[in-house]
Amino acid sequence: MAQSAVEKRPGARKSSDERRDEIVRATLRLVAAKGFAGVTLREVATEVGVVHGLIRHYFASRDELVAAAFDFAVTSELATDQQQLDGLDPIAALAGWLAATNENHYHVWIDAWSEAPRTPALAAALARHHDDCERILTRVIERVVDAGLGASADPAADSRLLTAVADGVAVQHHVVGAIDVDEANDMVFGVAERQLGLEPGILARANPVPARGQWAEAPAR
Amino acid sequence: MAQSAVEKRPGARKSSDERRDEIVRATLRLVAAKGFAGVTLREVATEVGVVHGLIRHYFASRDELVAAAFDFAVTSELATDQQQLDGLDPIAALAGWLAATNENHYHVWIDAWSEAPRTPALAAALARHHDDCERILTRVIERVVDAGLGASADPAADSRLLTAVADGVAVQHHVVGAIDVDEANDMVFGVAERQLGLEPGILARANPVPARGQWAEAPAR
DNA sequence: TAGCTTGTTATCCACTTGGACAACAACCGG
DNA sequence: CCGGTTGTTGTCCAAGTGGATAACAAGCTA
Repeated sequence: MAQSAVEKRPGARKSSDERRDEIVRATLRLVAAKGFAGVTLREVATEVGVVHGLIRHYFASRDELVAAAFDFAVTSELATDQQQLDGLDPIAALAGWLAATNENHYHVWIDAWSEAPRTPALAAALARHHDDCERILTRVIERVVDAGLGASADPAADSRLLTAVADGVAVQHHVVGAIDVDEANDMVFGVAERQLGLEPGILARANPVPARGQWAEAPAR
Repeated sequence: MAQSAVEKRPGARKSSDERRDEIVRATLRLVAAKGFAGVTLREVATEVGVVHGLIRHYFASRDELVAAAFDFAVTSELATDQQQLDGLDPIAALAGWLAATNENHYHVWIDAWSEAPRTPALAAALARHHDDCERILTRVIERVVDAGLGASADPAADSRLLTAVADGVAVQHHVVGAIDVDEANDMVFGVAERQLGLEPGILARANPVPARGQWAEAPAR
């Protein structure tokens, strides 16, 4: 009669919020692996360990589920990131923000780019997130300038530029496999140092821990 | 009895090569609109104006069709580009290569990035294409250096860097909509000029015509 | 013109998908 | 302990998918 600590008896219930969160996280995991268009209600259900009808109980439609998953990714990313950066000196913050992130993280983003033109809700969320990221990076650049460590004629424009470089480098690293993680960081750091007039090599020496994408567990290996 | 110039009578046949090409181009058009995973044999058939069984007559499977479509995009892109660049002076060639391309072109590429991790054949084609692009741009950079107009310690590395910048900027322009086409070009040209020690503004003044993506018709508007 | 090749059509099939729904069972307030 | 709320299941459905196949018809060659 002794049942295992992890109860499996039929009918065992979880609180609404708990289950919702579980479903969203599972969805996001599958999105990273199969893309927004590739996730299936049944796959999500299997991943969570429930019947696919239950997903419908929490989300009125597949679209709503996917939107919730992306929203979760965006929100939780910015929440942790902002907090993390505030505790660092400007150079470490800049290096952390620009450092290459893990694979799952970027797979979700690249998939979002690919899906956005067909999914207005996703495009809107993406644009919002992009603005938030630009704001955060702009603030970091301003801190660097204020500390007298570098210069920027237009911090917001430099923020957009560095974001573009980081994204493009991430594609070459994660998707094409043309460069490894060290080269990726070198490229981004190099542009940032030249653009902001920083001492060459200062960003790499900051020995950065990636500040973005903490919600995505490291890839399976 | 007079039939229109464009024959529509049942059973009218096209040559094998002609039809194949027609199908591949239609597929590519749909890929730009719906992504690699989103194209359906029936949609392709409708776009071409035939029955979906006919697609199977030319391509053994959906995967084979999609692979052929991507292969066509890659091949025809490089064929026209290489030719076009050889006729230009180094600065114009560099500017043309880096200039923002049309939307359809980049949608296909972004979709390929998103699909590559799940589709080995696509990943391989993408990597090959990336190498070819790197080689072409490297050669252009070398021509710039040889002409005494700029400097590069490592033309191949600079080629990878500029490719990354162009890709990242394209995402911000086409997907996020955060910048317009002029800003996009300014950002890429600016990095290129600084990286290669060119006279500032020389690339924009080259009044470049985009050298890439000629296979994709301009977006519908 | 006869006959073969092959481009083309029209159906059929097994399967998966998102969604709907009724029955069940755990929890909670009375 | 009772009754309603709600998390959960199992099952059904229509629509759409990729693929298979047989019949048809256009064009070529003999």
